Amino acid sequence: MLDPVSRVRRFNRAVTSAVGALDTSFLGRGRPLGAARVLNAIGHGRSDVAEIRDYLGLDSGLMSRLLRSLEDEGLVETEAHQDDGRRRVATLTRTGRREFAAYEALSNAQAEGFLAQHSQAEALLAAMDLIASTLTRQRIALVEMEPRSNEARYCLGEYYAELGRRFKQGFDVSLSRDPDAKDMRRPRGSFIVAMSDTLPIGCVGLKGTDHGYAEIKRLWVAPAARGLRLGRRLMDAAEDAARKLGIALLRLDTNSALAEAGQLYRSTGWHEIPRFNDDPYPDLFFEKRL
Amino acid sequence: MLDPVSRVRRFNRAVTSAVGALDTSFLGRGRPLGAARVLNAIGHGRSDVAEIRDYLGLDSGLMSRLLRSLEDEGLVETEAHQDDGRRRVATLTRTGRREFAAYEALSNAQAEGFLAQHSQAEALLAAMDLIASTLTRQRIALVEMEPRSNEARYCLGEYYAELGRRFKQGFDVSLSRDPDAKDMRRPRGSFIVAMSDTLPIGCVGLKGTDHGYAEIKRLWVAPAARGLRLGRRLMDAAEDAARKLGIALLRLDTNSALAEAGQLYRSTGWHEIPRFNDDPYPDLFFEKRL
DNA sequence: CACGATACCTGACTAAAGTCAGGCATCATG
DNA sequence: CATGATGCCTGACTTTAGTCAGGTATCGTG
Repeated sequence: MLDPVSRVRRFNRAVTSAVGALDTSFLGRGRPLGAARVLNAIGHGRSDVAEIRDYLGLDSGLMSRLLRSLEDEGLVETEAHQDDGRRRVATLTRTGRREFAAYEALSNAQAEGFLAQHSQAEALLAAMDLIASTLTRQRIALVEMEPRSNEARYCLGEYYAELGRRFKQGFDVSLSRDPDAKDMRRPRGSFIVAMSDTLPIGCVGLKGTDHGYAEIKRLWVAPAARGLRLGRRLMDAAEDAARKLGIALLRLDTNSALAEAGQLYRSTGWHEIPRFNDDPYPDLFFEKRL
Repeated sequence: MLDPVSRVRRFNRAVTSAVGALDTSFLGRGRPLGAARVLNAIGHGRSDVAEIRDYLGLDSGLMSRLLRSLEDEGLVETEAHQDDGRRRVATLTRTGRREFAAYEALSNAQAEGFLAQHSQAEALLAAMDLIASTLTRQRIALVEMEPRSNEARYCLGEYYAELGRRFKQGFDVSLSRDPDAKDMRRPRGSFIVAMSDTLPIGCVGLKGTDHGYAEIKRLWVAPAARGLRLGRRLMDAAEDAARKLGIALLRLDTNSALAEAGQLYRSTGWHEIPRFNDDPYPDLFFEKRL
């Protein structure tokens, strides 16, 4: 009764029998599912028709008809794309925005209702994050981002908080060598964020220096995304970025308290070198030639 | 981007867009979803036509047609109910059982594949258990069971294992006063298991004594079911059982390391009393008059 | 500016799911 | 044993989703 497979299948049963209950917000407003999905996709900022079609996995003919029906309802308007007259762009009308808001309210109410069932909401949320990340694993996108963007700053904040928890002496950014944003921006470096849907779940920085090498900084993977080998993917992406920038030598520093990171480095071609900076936190130093 | 509601909604999106992927076993054998669901319901032991209809939420006309199509395929046979000629009972033919086994194999393979995606399967499973329990919360059944049943023994095993982890000195059943099974069986006592679907997720024992009171023993809630206020439900059920057996006074012993249990007792009408036994593990003793 | 590629649209079709009214045995009850 | 209720079945219908083969306007390229 308790082998892993039957546990997974129990979860599947629970979820499939509850998908209705999980998110019936697409129903309940007298509109077929397909049309509701398109309306909500537009409401969430997807305007390009091809993009919506792709996101929802719809046939081009079907997509066309769904758009027409939303237009007939007066919820959506389409116009030609600015740069390319073949492409079409859909936007919500005023009525459409109202209708979208109604869907959002329904969906939020439902989510709150679900959370209220449980007295330890944080544990429930963590479990949901973990499963969502696993399910959408194929769709985790590594995106180069401005190091001062909201997403990047969120990741860094979580990263610092985690160091604070894991280092015996805590962690104070101001004591560490906080990399300058411009060193993690082209052409000197790069900053890459792993996005699952709209949620940042990991990051890595490539920091240019003037000493003939670049440094890997701020490698972080959200707790809910651990086990998906995302750290490795982020490192690969950082190395790719370095190659593209013509960087031949990489260095990084880390702390032996972060065991899984050290293990990752060792297993991917990095080798330990002597200390190469005076940052107080790291006690392990690595190098890799590309 | 990180408020609880949007995390729940992210989970919903991930799950709904993956339900297909979660369990496509219903597809892939060249049979429409409806027919496959009926076949699998019968395979899982639901034979009464009305029961299947109810379980799957089908219209009686549609159900009839689906059954006919399965009969035409030679997978299912129906006959009149023994006691009521109006009702019909469906059973799988030999071919039907083979086909059902194929669906089961697909479903198992898919579950295994999903687990393989993740390098920390245990964390993933724990998260799935937690969510499945929350989703099926309304359907958690408290069932009086034989204390030597598989379900009861599984719960007790988990309970002892948890005590071993939480007591500094560990836990050895043989040193504790292990209640005799016959004391937790009518008419002297009771043993109640909380079942979610087919999974035991909690238990409590009511142990009769010859000293004018009964004891509450072995209150346990699976980690995946914590936060659902199941401990309270189990205690209520145990007290109900005691009342029905004419027991007017309850006692229990516990350990201060189990803080949440102590809190539960204090908040539900129990009050602390002096030690009433010489068991080495407990250090807190409670009594409640019914 | 010819030409193939691209983005979207339309018409014609199918499959699946579901609804509804009515019909026929069978059952429980007075 | 007449009568209404129950359980299932059948026929006729609708809605939704989806497929596929063209068709038209626009784009990028030589």
